[in-house]
Amino acid sequence: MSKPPGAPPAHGERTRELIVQTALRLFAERGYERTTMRAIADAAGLSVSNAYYYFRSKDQLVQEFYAEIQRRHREEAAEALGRDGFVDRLRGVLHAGVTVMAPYHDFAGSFVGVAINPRSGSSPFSDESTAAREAAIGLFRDVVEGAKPAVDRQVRADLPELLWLAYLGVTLYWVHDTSYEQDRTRRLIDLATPFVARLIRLSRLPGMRPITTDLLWLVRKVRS
Amino acid sequence: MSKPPGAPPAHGERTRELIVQTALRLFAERGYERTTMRAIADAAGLSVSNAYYYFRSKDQLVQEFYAEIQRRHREEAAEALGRDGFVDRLRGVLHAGVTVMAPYHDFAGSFVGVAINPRSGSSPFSDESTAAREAAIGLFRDVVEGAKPAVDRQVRADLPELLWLAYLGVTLYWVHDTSYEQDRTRRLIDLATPFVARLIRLSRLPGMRPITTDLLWLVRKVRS
DNA sequence: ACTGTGATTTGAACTAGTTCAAATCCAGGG
DNA sequence: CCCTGGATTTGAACTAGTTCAAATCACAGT
Repeated sequence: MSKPPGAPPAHGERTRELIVQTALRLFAERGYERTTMRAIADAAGLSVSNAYYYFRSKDQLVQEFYAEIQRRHREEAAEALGRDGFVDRLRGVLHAGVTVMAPYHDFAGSFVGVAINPRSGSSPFSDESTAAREAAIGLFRDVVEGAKPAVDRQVRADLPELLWLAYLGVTLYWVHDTSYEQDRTRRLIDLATPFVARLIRLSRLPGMRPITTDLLWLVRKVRS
Repeated sequence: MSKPPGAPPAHGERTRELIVQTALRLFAERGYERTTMRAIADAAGLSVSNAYYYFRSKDQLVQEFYAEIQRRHREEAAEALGRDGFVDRLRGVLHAGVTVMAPYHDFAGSFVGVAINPRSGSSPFSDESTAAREAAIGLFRDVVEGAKPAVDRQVRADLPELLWLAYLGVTLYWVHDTSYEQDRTRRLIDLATPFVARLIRLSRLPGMRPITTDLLWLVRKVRS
């Protein structure tokens, strides 16, 4: 799959990286649509068709973008994952996500439009992005597993994936959020996080058990 | 805004309608991407630039598509809205939506991709589609208002919008549903509908009141 | 140094959405 | 009938993503 770590990167590898970095910079500077493949190639100092030698399409550059964001998200979330309480951890991770995406807000809509398409390969549900998806869900697994006091065992297994789905929802909300510096999304996170925690706690109450069980059953049933 | 009803449609009006019908037919036949503006113009017997005289962009044809689907949805939902129970009404309306969208499933992803983009104007949240959105929410208002026994007053006001959001969620699920004839989406509807009803009923229990209130408060707060 | 081979690189061409300035059409007023 | 102004219609051109066949390069083996 990859070279022994520490080996100097092959020429092709460096060119590839150069293209990604150039693309990301231009995306942030002028947005997605207005960054043409020709502009990327020019800025990177090579020909358009050469860029296409490394990336099948412009969409695939978007996938690289996701991968990069993902890396930064984990980095930015590290601090929050050092805390104890479930709510603090979840809130921190969600805010970290919004923070790393912030520079791209103006045109993130184009990305989401690409990503939502089931055929696009950069869809978070597609086979191609299995790795990225696992990584993202892993982040929320960390949120759940590391919480003290521990999260109810009944929901622990399914919670990471549900939280990841919720995070996709937050992203969708964020994309449409036109408030100053996306403050509304920040507020949504602050308000919804303790609410989620409360629901989880509630699910333990005797009267709620059957409902929780049913919901989890529904989730599992519907997942495949 | 419009002519007196019954007046014979102007020439421009007929041309416009011809383009929409042709486009919809080709969309269903070959999908969105593979239906070129040139093909639409050819099939309708006019020049490409003439089509652009009536529609600012290909995206705008997608908006016409939504409007048409919306009309058919209401038509298809009529029967379900003749029933009494809330669950039956809601389930019927959701199934009706899936039914009218079915012929377009293979390439609906492209449409959703266009629609999810906040700038695109065909986003369900955009100003341009206020009318369509109101109509869609209206459908769910009918679901709620006409139910017997009546839905709890506490949630009645906000429920239509929430159900519409849930419907968008179902649509998203449907778009990604690769099961035969989208059976999984059908199942999701069948399973989730009574669950929603149960939650609403639960919200009346004394212990739940504060949570319900909080949730509705959150919804209102976050909406603007 | 020389050559064959696979990895890179490139210019030119193709496709499809979009724009534009120049016709063309058409109805109402003279 | 002719003229005029607005509504339609059009061919040609522009842009941007993508493809392709033909160089060019780099290096392993001779």
